This record gives sequence, structure tokens and C-alpha cells, in this order.
Amino acid sequence: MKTSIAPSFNARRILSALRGRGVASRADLARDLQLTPSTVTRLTGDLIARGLIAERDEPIRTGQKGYPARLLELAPMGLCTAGVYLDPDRILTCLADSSGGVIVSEEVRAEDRSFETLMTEAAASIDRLVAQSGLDRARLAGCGVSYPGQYSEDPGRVMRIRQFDGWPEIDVQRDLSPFFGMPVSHMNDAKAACLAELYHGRARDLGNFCHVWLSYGIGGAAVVDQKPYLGRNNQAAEWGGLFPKSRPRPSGQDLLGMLEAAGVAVTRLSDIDASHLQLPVMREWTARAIDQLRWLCLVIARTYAPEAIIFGGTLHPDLLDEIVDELSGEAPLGEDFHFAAPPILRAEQDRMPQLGAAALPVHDVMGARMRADEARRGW
Amino acid sequence: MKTSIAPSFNARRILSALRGRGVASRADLARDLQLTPSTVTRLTGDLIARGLIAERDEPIRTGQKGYPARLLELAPMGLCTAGVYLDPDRILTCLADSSGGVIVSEEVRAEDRSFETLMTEAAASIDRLVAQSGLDRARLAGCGVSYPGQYSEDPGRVMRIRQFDGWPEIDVQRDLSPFFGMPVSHMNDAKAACLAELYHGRARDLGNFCHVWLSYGIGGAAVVDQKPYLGRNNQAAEWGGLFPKSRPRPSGQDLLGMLEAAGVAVTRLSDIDASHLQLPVMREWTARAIDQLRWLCLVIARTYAPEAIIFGGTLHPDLLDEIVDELSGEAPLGEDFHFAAPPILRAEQDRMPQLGAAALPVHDVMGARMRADEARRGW
DNA sequence: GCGATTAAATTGCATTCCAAAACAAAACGG
DNA sequence: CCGTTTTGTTTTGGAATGCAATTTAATCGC
Repeated sequence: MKTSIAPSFNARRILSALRGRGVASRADLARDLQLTPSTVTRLTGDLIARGLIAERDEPIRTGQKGYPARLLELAPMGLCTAGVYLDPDRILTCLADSSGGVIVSEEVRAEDRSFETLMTEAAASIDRLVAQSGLDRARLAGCGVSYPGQYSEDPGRVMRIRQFDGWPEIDVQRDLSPFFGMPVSHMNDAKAACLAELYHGRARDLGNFCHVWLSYGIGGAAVVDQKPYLGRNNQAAEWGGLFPKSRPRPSGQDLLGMLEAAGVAVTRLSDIDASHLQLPVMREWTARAIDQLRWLCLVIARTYAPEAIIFGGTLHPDLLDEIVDELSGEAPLGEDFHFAAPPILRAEQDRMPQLGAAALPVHDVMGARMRADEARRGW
Repeated sequence: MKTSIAPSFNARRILSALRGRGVASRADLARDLQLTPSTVTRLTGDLIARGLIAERDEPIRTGQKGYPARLLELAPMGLCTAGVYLDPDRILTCLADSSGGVIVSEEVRAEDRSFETLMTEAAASIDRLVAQSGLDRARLAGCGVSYPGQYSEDPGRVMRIRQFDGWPEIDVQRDLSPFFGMPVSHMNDAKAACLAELYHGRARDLGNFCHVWLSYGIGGAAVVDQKPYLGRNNQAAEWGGLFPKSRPRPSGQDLLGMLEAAGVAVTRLSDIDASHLQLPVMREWTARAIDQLRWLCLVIARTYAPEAIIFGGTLHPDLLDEIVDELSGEAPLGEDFHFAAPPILRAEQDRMPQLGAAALPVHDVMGARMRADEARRGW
């Protein structure tokens, strides 16, 4: 057994396969991943010793000759992480296990939007959750932080964004880790939410898909080979850019604007409830948004040709359901489709946006992609 | 020294770095690739022994202290490949060296478009080129075959396309290799042309870029981490799908249609010459195509956020130059660009489309990405 | 019931590839 | 001329895997 936290490349491929399949025997894994049984035995032994996966004790009786397969699965509490999501007007936090189960969660209203205040409040909330859950703090692999907004230049190090004016230029490792006392990673809200789908939701078994995140803005992510493709300045898959801000667009902010103009007293997305959904102004917005999003799906299908397009966000769930129902219905996306257009699916893990943030450390530790230090060493 | 043809993962990273930089010392490579000097010495020794790279004999006098760096570069004749491009009405073939130099090339008119005829003619042409060049046939690492058209389902194995009705369903390895007597790979024409830019052209030093290929149709490719991203059914980056066939579109076929309607006697793209370029109908088509392609650039910038967008094709070179000049000029792609839009560049290697095909075996052997069999073995 | 058969999982050994560190070589500069 | 500096080489050891032989536990057929 090794002492390092990070599993090796093929060990992560095994974790990834188990996530996609649910359960699998060592022999299954060897076949699927083109590894030798001996390698699988060794790596899974490692992973079991570390508590990341577990062997089911029930013997399976398939009626088949030969040694009965012993099924492996992810150990739910094998990798616990913390997540912090900063809304414009609230802080959402949670602790999550490796199967995407939210152990505890909390919502905090922030006094002001200064960097210090928000991070101090968020860290205090995580501390409360740790105490409340009785979890050993050392078992937390890391804390993910996500919030809406575009990155500025020099991605990774700096993240000044418009929503939080007055914030200093931030180096994730240097400025955030001290608050939380564990490794911290950061991503834009939509791309973090996409990770929640990749690791715990609708995209568990997909390698290439696109995610559309409808919140105050229109965000998104494209996953290529189980890895978010970021592009220059992390601007890839920022679908919102396809809808000019000078014109009506399918964003939550646009919806709130229409509601306000119609005299409906709603200023936050979280204040929209079932009673609003049948208002004429709401129907009008929805119909228009669906048309625009159908066009977006066409564009995504033609550019990324993903295995699926997944819709999620902080809009009212019924609204998102309706949008997906319409888009996945009969109306064709466009002309000249010689192959079926990608299926359009509803996100499963957007009820708690902080879960996306909590998926970030999972991605760092378990992502089945090759990391820089491994490319260097050649594994 | 190893006997296998394929260099190891880090050896391919070295080849890739040399392609991007032109020349580099071992110490440069160690710094850039985060490898130890010892590893670089060993791997480059291997590559030199195999003739893939060479050491410049001139000592470089930089006026700097210390052991003078000995520069390495790709050996031009280190990896020779064959390329076959099937146009609707001709066969283009070539032999190319590893720096993208075309050693010899040929154009053949085909009797008919049957699979047998075309492949027999193509193979005969390659044989002639080998004889003509005096190259040892065993030095050819492989033959790439490309032609326009969409793939059918089951990518990789099957490739029935519309342009060549009546072709059987084809398994690349089983059905093509016998004709050429060496490893054969296949890709759609636009995606192969993109490889020519990646390995020999404008994108030598880029990791992520998009390619737009203007020929009879509108093809393209998206490269992610120096690897073409194909998507479901190899339909990714098929930009043509964004322009419905029922309406005017910026394709060569559309241009020929307009010319015919205007009474200009031109039926093939290769027949368009400088005298046609100033015709009013030509100006009309160009102006409209540029508008449409500007919109395409906006879509690409918003979806892939590539480091660059590269335009190439079999349209008249002057026409392509004009399109790129216009698109990279002052007119903005769209609203709300908080970062500079990606630069729009002219392809360097589209004069001979068969060079794209010839780049396919190069990609197979030298691509600095991890191959399946390496993930399996873990190196 | 019991050996034959079959498939899964394990173990020891060889191989491949790379890192670390010590070492050697060539130029510059006082 | 000799120390300094930078480049490149050699040696040793470690990490991860594949291969082949072996062990284990179930079913099948007599």
C-alpha cells in the first residue's frame, strides 16, 4: 500500500469505471480497461486498503461455472469533500460523500460581499457542518469553491469577476487554503455543476457531453474524455456569449427583468414558486427561451457532437423540466441531421449547487485523466 | 535501443516539442517538458539511433558560459509517409517527409468511382511515386487515405459515404491495407487537412485550435490537446451542419451553383482561376460568404474558445486569402467579448490536400497523446 | 458423492520506463 | 591557468505493469 493520497493513473481509471458501472468484478475491470487481472488485483487491493472502494460480501450466484466473481463498488464514505457555492445573495455549503450523497448542508446569508467576509463565513459554515456530522476533519479530501462569473486572464491563478467587485486578485492556493485549512480548488459555477453531473449525476457513464447551466446567467461546460475542456481563458462552452446581452436571452436575469416589467414582485430566482409559473408573462418568456435554447442545442450538436446535452440550473425545477421536455420532444433541432441529434437530458444534481463545488476535489483526486506530474513521469 | 516502431510517450512529447520549436537542446527539452536531463539524453539517443531526429553539428556560440548546447531537430527524412486524397473527380497522391515536405506528388483522373478502381489506381500511383523517388519502400511508415464526406455509424470500422455511392461497407484495416501493403489510416478530408496544419503548418505550436475547411462542402475539425476531437459519429466540428442546405451557404458547391446560374461555364473548383475572381457574381458570393463565416467564427469562439481559427480548403487560394483578411480585420465578431476573440489565420498546408492524408500516419506514430495500449500498460 | 471443468483471483518474476545523483566535458573570465 | 558555469552522460534504484504459473471456489456430468 502506498502512502500518497492520489491514486495512480490506472487506479483512477478503475474508480472511474466503477462510477460508471456501479459494481464490477475485478475480471470485468480487467476486460473493460484492458488491464491484466494481476494489475487489477494489486490496484484494487490498494484502493480497498485506502477505503476508496469496497468488496461486496454477498456471493453472487449466476449459475455459471468457475470461481464466483466478487463485486467491487465505490465505498460511499471513501472520499468526503466540502463544497462552497457563492450566490450573489447567499452562501451554500455542504459536506458530500464520494457517491454524491450530501451528508449535511447549510445556507447562510452574507452580511456583505467582501472577500474576507464571504470566505470567513463560508469557512465557519464548513466548521459547523464538520462538527454537526461528527466527521473526522482529516477525512475531508478538500474543499471546492464555485461562484458565477467569468474568469479574468491568467486562468487558475487569478479570478476577479464582475459579480464581486472590489475583490482582490486571488491566487487559489495562497489566498483560499488558509481559510479552510485543507486543499482548495475553484471553478466557475456552471463548470463545477457539470462536474456534479459527471461524478454523481446523469453523466456518470458518459465520456463526452455538454452541460447547459441556466441561472442568473447562461453558463455551461463541455466535457471531453471525462475532463472539462476549458479553452482559452476558460471561455469554452460559455454558451451565454451566443446570446447578446443587448437582446432578449434565455437567462434568469432576463426572466426577472420581464417579471419586473410586468409588475410581478420577484427579485431573486429562489423567490419564484409554482404560483408564478402559469402567469402569462412567464409563459411568454418560456416559449421564447425554448426557441432560443433549441437553437443552442443545434449549435452544440453541430460543434461538439456530444453524447448528450444536459440541462440544469437554479431556475425553478418545474421550469427546467418543461424546457427539457419540450427540447427532447418531436420538434427537430434543424435540417440535415443524418444521424440522430444528441439526447437532451435533465440534470440530476442541480438542486444543491454546492454539490458541484464539492465535486471539485473529487475530480482532483479521482479524475481518470492524466495529470501533469504523471505525464512527466510517463504514467 | 528498442525495436518497436512506436516511440514511448515521453519520446513522442520530445518529437512534439521539436516540431513546435524547430530546434532545441536537450537541456531546453528537459526544462520545457519537465523531464530530467538523463531521461532526455536516453530518449533522444534512441530517437537519433532510429533516425527520427538529428543533432546539428554546428556548435552554437551564444557568448554564454558553460558547455555549448547541441541543438536537436527533426530529421526531415526520419519518417516518410504516403498520402492519398480522393476528390470527386481525381486522385491526388504524394510521399511526404516528417517536416511536411512533399517529396513527390501525382494527380490521376479516375476511370470510374468504384471502390476497386479508385484504390487500385491510388495504390499504383503510390508505387510509381516510390519508384520515382528512389525511396526504400520499407521506410514508409504508413499510408493515409482521406476523402470528403460524412461517416456512417460505427466510426473507425465503417465508412460508407454519399459521394461514393455503391461502395461496400469498409473496414479500414481489412479492406484498405491489402491495396497498399503498409499500415493504412483513414480520416475525412477536412480532419486530415487539419492534421497537416497541426504537424506541418500554422498550428505546429498550438494545443487547441479549430480548423475550417472550405471545399465543395464546409468541413472542419477541432483539436483539443493536440488531438482531433471527433465527437459522436465523428460529427464534431462539422461546421457545414450549421448552414442548412436549403439556403445559401458558404460552400464551394453553392458557389458553383451561383456561377452556373450566372452563366459562367465552370463546373469544378479547380477550374476557377484569377479571371473569375472579379466577376460580379463572384463578388456577391464572397461578400455573403464572409458574413456567414464571420458568424461561424463567433460560434466557434463561443463554443470552443480555441487559441486560433485556421481557414483552408480547395477554393481558389486568392479567395481564401481574401476571406481570412476580411475576417481578421476590424469588424468585431459579435457583442460582449470580454477577451480578445481568437486570431483568424490562413492555413499554410492546403495547396496539396493529399499532404493531410500523409499526416495521418505521422499522427499515429508521433502524436504526443497517450495511446490506448499505453493506458493499458501504464507507461 | 466426486472428479473434471471452468472462471476468478493471486503471487513471483521479468521488463519497461523514468528519477536522482554523481560524474564528465566544454566554454568563459579573471 | 584555473575556477565557475552550463550542458550532457552514466549509474543505480524505484515504480508500475505484464506474463505465467498457481490457488480458489463454483458448476457439471457420471
